[in-house]
Amino acid sequence: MSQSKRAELIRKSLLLFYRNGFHATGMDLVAKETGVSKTSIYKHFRTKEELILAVLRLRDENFRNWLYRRMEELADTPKGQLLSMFDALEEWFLEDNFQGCMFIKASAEFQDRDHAINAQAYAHKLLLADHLEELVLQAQLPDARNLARQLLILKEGAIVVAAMSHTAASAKEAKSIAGMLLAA
Amino acid sequence: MSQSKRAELIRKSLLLFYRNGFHATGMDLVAKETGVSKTSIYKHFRTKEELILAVLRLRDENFRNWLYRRMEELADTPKGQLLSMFDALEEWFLEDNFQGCMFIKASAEFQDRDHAINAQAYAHKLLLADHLEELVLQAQLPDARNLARQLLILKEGAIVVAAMSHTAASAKEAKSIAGMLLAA
DNA sequence: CTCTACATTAACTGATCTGTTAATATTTTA
DNA sequence: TAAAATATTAACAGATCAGTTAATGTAGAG
Repeated sequence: MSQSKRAELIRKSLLLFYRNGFHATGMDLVAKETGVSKTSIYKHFRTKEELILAVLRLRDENFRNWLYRRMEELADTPKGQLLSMFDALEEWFLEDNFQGCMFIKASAEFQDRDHAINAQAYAHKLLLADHLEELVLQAQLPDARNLARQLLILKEGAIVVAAMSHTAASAKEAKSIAGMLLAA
Repeated sequence: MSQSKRAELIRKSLLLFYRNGFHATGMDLVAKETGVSKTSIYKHFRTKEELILAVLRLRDENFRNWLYRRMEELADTPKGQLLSMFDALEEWFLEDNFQGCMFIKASAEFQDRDHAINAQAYAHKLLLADHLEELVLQAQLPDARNLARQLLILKEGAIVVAAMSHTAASAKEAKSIAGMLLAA
């Protein structure tokens, strides 16, 4: 399988898992929708779990790249970028195919903390927290670690509420809290 | 089936779904673990979905009752009760069997907004938001609706971070934000 | 005690699950 | 062009999925 076909398989699998859930999406459907035969899929991924892990790796890369870039585009100071994270989130919430955070959902479906999928989902959140902490440090705000964690709580809360309410209002509501936090 | 056996069935099913997830928990396992034959289960619940809905009704009742009572026990002013919600959450996070919010997980596994399970999960969050708004009003704080939604965002964010990180720290982190919100 | 109503067991649908096997293309390389 | 490596199809495991059927057991009421 060529590199590009493999990438396409992962990309299309991502959409299926994101839309339908992990357990609810069978490998027969993956084969049918990606156009790659099940035999070929299992030649490159030993198990469904390995395919899911590859999907999560792609999602992690895509999402963080997009978010970090968007934050930089929307503001040019570290503090401004932290605030504009919520503007970027709002754009995401307003997308037609917004279905919540794939990592929260992966963690919800694979709850065993020893499970590779659970661990990888959490790793994504740790990378986000690290990035936020770095920006907080650049903004020369006190208590960087704690502040970064608080911003992460706001982000996750806004995502969950947006996904469950099918509205984007939580982005602005979280942003105004973040404004208070960063002003202090 | 007696009323008590039916309640026991729902109670035990709740634990199974909470621990293993909805799709990942088969009805054969439910029958085995509850000690109620599959035939009997299907005499009282036409589908697995109806059983899940009954489980979510129980969870909604149990969880909100517990949370509201605990908030009242921990503080005697409306503002104090809003703050102590996060102390109650911390107690929950520290329980051995804490596995995140069942409604967030139900919403994640049944994403279709027209699905009864998704609607019921969201209804739980609306009831919580209403209760928070009422307390905010009693505390005579301005912008009650908006403030209640912000507190809900903090609550959901704290739960997600606690579940994914397997720690309870997010409770205090969220509480300190809530303290700022309510002081303003 | 007998009839009735309900509960239970266990086997059984037919579909779907993850993953495999064997034979048949198709492509890549020499 | 010939040989080697890879991809495909399609059928097949064996398990499990939600849900049903039919026969058996067991209770309470008359």
